[in-house]
Amino acid sequence: MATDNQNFFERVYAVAKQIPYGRVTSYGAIAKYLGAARSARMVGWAMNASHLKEEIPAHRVVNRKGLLTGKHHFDGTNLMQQLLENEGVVVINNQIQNLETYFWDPIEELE
DNA sequence: AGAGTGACGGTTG
DNA sequence: TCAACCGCCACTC
Repeated sequence: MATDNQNFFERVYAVAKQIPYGRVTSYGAIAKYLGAARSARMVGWAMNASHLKEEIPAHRVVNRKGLLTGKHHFDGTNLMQQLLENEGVVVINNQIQNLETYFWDPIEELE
């Protein structure tokens, strides 16, 4: 194990932790920032393991359509939506409204 | 070794 | 935006 994949996990976590309050980003954006734009799935996969780390605001990470595809992985059924709404993000039917308004791109913000 | 799976994304129609 | 298809990479059986 101690391979690069572990490093990959840490990179994803590092970016996820930097997501500001009330902001959201997409798996592809993180993947691209990490230099693995073709592996957006790997970001989701890494996020799946992130549930072990409470410090990872995975609820702020959605797919490019702003759809809460990962809400199924949370404890409740609409926990993810509740968390986002709690941060001021309008979510209807598992979909973020005005996504571009809340969207946070690590490439532009961090770079 | 081969096949199936997945918190995705881009392209095409 | 939606539907369908493909590519991508790591994991599991």
